[in-house]
Amino acid sequence: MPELPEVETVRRGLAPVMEGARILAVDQRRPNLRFAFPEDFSGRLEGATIVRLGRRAKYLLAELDTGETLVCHLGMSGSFRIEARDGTDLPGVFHMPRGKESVHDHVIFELDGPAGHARVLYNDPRRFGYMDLIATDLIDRHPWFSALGVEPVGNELSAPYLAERFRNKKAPLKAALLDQSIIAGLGNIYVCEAMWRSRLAPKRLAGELVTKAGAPREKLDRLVPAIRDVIAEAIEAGGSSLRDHIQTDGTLGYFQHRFSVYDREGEACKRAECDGTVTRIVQSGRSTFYCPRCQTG
DNA sequence: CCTTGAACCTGGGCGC
DNA sequence: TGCGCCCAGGTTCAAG
Repeated sequence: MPELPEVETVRRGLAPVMEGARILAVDQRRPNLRFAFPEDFSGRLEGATIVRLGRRAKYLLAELDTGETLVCHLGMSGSFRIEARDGTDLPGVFHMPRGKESVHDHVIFELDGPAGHARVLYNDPRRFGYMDLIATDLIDRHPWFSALGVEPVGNELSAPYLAERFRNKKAPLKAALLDQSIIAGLGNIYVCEAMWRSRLAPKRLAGELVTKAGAPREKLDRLVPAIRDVIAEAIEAGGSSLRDHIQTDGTLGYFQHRFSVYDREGEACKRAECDGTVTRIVQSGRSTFYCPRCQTG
């Protein structure tokens, strides 16, 4: 499911009930998701207090007062929802119909926090998500994190940085932008959208956005703000809600209505002066949506 | 290095 | 109504 804006939306929704909350109980309903849960998963969580709920790339990080951090990745179909004491869902973060049990509720956290008693449920039909407990001071050296690139929103993402990373790179731009070790948190939707915004061709080789001397070309200067803006706007909109993740209360996740190319195969290009048609191709086994008429840079 | 294809899973949509 | 096929927001691994 989730690219950075969706994970950030989940973080913001969970933070009010999780930050400062004590974990009363953890119901781990199966031995594994994508990977096996760590040894004594519930035992290491129960009794701990969540100091802070953070995010790095597409990872959710619940820092505990035990020196460990609960690390969650939502894979393709993972979601969290919050149930209040009376069993009804709170508005905010959920994708399931209100109050409905699911065989895909794999982990349930019982919390006692500033907002009172609440249950936080992790649901993941495809089980591509995963969780682990990692010593907080070792996270940066953990294999999942040590190679991650820069966050797309912030000062670290700059044309000179991308020029350095793209220089002499033979991979298509699409593949380079999905590479988490260059920019961390972009996924298929926002890569397509950023390339459309900057009028860049998905098949263009990443190295072609850089001069022989290693300086950013004008194409790269266009790309950087396109990435930053699309991610910032998507976070502002509460991310995108697709397919089984359609919001039921309409308060979150409406960026899908602002897609310019993603999932719009055969429809008209939205650029004012352009009469092109959005086309779908497959690159590295994944759909790329773009307008061949105006994305020629 | 780079690319492709497959693997991990379940479910929705579509054509017949 | 059912079946088979294709597709899906991610990551990782093998093989060419």
